[in-house]
Amino acid sequence: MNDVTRTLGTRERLVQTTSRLMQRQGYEATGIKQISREAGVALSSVYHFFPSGKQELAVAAVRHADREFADILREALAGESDPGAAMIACTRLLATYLRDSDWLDGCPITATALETSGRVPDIQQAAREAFEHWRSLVADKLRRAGIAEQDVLDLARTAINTLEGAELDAQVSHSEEPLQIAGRHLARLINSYRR
Amino acid sequence: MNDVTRTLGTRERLVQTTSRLMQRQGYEATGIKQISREAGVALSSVYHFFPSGKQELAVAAVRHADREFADILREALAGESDPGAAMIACTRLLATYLRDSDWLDGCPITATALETSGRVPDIQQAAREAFEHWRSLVADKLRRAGIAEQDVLDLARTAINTLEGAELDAQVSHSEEPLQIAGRHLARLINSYRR
DNA sequence: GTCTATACCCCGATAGAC
DNA sequence: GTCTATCGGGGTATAGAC
Repeated sequence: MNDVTRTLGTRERLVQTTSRLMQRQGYEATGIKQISREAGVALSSVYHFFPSGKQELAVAAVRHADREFADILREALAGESDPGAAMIACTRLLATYLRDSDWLDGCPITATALETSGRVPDIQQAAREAFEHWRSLVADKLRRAGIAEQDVLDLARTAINTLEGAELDAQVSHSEEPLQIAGRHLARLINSYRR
Repeated sequence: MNDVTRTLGTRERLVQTTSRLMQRQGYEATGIKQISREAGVALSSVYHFFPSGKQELAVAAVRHADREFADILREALAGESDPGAAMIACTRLLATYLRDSDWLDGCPITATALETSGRVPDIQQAAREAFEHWRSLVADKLRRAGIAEQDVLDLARTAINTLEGAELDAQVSHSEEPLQIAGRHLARLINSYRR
């Protein structure tokens, strides 16, 4: 039990706990019993709120992580007017989360998405929607900064993907450097498209 | 049983089968029994060759994937003299593997590395070494193409990381487009560093 | 909605004959 | 080195009282 245990409703606690555990361990290694224990919820209650079990709970957790990271990303992007500087701000934020969690808290959905690839369509769909959502936030930022419309979607896609790859590298390397480098390179790439 | 079953020694068959299964399912979802069955090897033989069990086998599988992908990468890079064109050749190759496997065969070690993050140091170490190895191949290519030494290592790092992120996106999206876009952007970024 | 108890299955790992 | 058999535990999921 932690502070989350007391302030939220049972369903919310389950989703949030599942999201955090799957971020760190992935889908298969995260058990329903572990979730119910850490959320301070009876096992039977899990099946009360999510009758079809683990997959349904995982989908809710991925959607939760989608919204949560979107909020973080939106705020980081809004803090800088220049879009290149905004990407660097994003890498700083990701690096901080990683370091402060002893290199455990990377992208909240990547492990789950990869493990269930081709096997659990509902989870795949939720992951697809999350990436699409995050891309759209970067695209908005680029558009408002005056990047030509024909470049916006492609740049946003590479920006999110480079963040994903650099975050994975940082997590495995226990180093903020891959993210710092990615920030500089993304800023340079975006600047090369400015008119 | 498949063709791999007959042409290789028992140990090699185990490692190769494990590598393929963990590429698609990750570490936790891949069971020792499944491995021994698909490799056509008795369960007890797994423990004969890998006395300390699943973790030891997984480390060997990650090292195998390291060497295997390094061979592929080296060949793709050697096929083009221009380093930007070489990166585009890499994205084409990754896209082909993904499409031809129904979007199942992405990076052979990412899922395993993420799932065991902070929990299985031996696997983490093997994954770290693999990424480092792949980066060094790209760095060689950039160096030979005359990129300034102070830019080589950083560019190689972002190149591998962007490939990783774009491959993840392609796998989740069931589309070659993220990789095509990444190839174009990486070529542009590298060209901006040419002297 | 939450409690306790449990069915049923598959996991990693091992034993001992051959 | 490979065979069959099995152990102990934990997995998901369910039943039925309250």
